[in-house]
Amino acid sequence: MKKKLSIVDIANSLNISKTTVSFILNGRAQEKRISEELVKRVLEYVKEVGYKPNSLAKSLRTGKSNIIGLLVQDISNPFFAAIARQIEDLAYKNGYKIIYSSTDNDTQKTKELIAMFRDRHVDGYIITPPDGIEEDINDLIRDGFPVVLFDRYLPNVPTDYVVVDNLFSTYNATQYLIDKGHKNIAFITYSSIQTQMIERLEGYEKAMRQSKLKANVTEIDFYASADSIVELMLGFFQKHPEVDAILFGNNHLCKCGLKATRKAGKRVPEDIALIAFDDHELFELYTPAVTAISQPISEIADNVIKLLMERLNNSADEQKKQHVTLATELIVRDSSR
Amino acid sequence: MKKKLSIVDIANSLNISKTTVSFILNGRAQEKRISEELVKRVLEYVKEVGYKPNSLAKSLRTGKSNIIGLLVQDISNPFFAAIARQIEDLAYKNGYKIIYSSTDNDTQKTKELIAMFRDRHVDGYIITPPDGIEEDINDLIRDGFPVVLFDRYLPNVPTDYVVVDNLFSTYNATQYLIDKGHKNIAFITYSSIQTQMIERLEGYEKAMRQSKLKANVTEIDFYASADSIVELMLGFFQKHPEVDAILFGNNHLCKCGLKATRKAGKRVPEDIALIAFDDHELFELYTPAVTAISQPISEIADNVIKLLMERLNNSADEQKKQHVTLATELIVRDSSR
DNA sequence: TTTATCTACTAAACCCGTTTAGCATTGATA
DNA sequence: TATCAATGCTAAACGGGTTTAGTAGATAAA
Repeated sequence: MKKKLSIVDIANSLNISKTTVSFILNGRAQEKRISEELVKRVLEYVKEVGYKPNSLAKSLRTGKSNIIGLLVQDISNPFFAAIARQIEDLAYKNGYKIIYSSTDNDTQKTKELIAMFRDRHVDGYIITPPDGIEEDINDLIRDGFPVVLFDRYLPNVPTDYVVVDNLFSTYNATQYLIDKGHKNIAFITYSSIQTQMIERLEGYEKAMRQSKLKANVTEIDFYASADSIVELMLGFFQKHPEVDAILFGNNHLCKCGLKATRKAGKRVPEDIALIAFDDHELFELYTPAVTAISQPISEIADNVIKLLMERLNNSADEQKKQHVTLATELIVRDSSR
Repeated sequence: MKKKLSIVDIANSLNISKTTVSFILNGRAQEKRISEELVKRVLEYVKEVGYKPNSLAKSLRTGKSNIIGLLVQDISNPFFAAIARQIEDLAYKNGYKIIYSSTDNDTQKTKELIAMFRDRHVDGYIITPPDGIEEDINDLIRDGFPVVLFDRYLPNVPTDYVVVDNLFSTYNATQYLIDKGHKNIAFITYSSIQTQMIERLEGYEKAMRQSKLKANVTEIDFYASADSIVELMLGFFQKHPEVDAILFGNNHLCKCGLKATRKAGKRVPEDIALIAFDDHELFELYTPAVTAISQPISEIADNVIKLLMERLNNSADEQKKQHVTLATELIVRDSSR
């Protein structure tokens, strides 16, 4: 292994001080009145020998790592994978690398991950926060780290976030089902105090209330296995034969719902109409194709990075936090016609 | 922001030298004959004030970053997302963090990413290598970095890798179709010189040859869009009405194949049987459910991490590279009955 | 002629750990 | 009583950059 060159090697080879080399490489030559001739000589030599500054040493001194910590709920969920993918691309374009991890919605794990990220001196944080993490995130903010939340937010945490209009999305989807003549519309969701889930519930309830229909809400434990969710839904069908449409709180629940309707021998949409929150490749290909509330993945990623970059460049007002709410799209397919 | 404590602060508070603190915190107290009483005092104080060593400074001095660079083809592909997820978990359990990125099978991008990882001083690399990256990876190996490849390998690169038995997998799947009485079995794959794709082709050809059946192979450009692949397949159906079964080279091609059969009005499996390489949630839920060659995701991740950890701990024979080949499972579903 | 200012650089401190080399002190051995 | 080893700890160097404070020499202003 050929030994890596250091800035001292460069300085010695050119018989100048390493300070000068550092200034030149950091574009501070003019400011520091280094002659153009020397600047040229140094840059040429550096290029010739392929010298690259040690980024650890740089980080140690400057306190900046050019790394962004990304905490998503679950990288193997296609929705989060797609967003992570976009965020990654955009971050690289802005000269930042990503360290990522999945929280599993596990508060303790998330606490440890945040501690690990701090330890690694990441410059900024992008997080889909689980419950109970308010304090840790407030600590980050208090200590001056840029934090952008997405998918959901924390009411008591003053920071930037990017979410979608969950309330209107489910309101609109429910209203669509009502307009189609459905009367017994159920909402199956996770039992969760996270903002996005609460708003989805509220949107559904609002539409039902406005049409004087009786709401029918089932809340499922977040940590329930897919199999047990299917069982639960089969029981639901038995108990509620009158239900003629279901709105699901997220894509995973809808997937379980598809298995359950199939097992129960229910015809979709003749016996029961279905709508999912979050679109998914599966929903497009499934027979019948499943109507879904589609979130604008690219826009979410764009806005997350934009907000974070503004903070990192200090171009955003320190006090004023930005809250971006994006629209979703109801993609109507066969499961609700 | 409360100032972060440094090792000097700890040493001063306890009126001892920072060397002693360092030895104690790194578990070298016995070796360095630090008295048990002092060890206890230091550990208690450190815990009390919550001191955490600056990992950058540590990395700078020791040359170890405790970061693993993970390069997958595409993190938004469920197969890679699932493996990345497992690798991440296992890496954390071993005290390592992951920096990841998607290569898009793009050689230039991958070169840049490897350079970036080197710059970040990652301790080891896990890579699904694209074509043309042999030299860069050989450089890594020459310079002493542990590198583990997976999903495919590079014949001219002497390093550890974890793959599945691609040849047997497609041989077996093809044989299964032959046993079912199919005579005109097509193989639709990507045009690729990557080992996994070549072996999948060979397995198919071997089975066809053994049964004296005529092979029918279509190679599709890797960068073709989903829509154009569907178009291409529709053309294929027109040109080859005799084909009564298709084996797909990967999950994405099969997804396109499902769209195409549907558009062409072909009944599955009556008109045409289908088998995918890589299982996928969709294949289980699709009507009819799709037969798939399932890769052992957990085992792949386990083995990748195991090999890498052996290298990182120097417990592996420097010269002898390990090649792990895992079995797949043919999950028979309705699409091929 | 003296003082001030500018130009073109540089020495040394600093970031925060780890590691090397070594120094008192005590007890044991010759 | 001199020599040696073990004990318990530490000063200083090091890793590789950035930043602060400053210097020597040339020119301009008073």
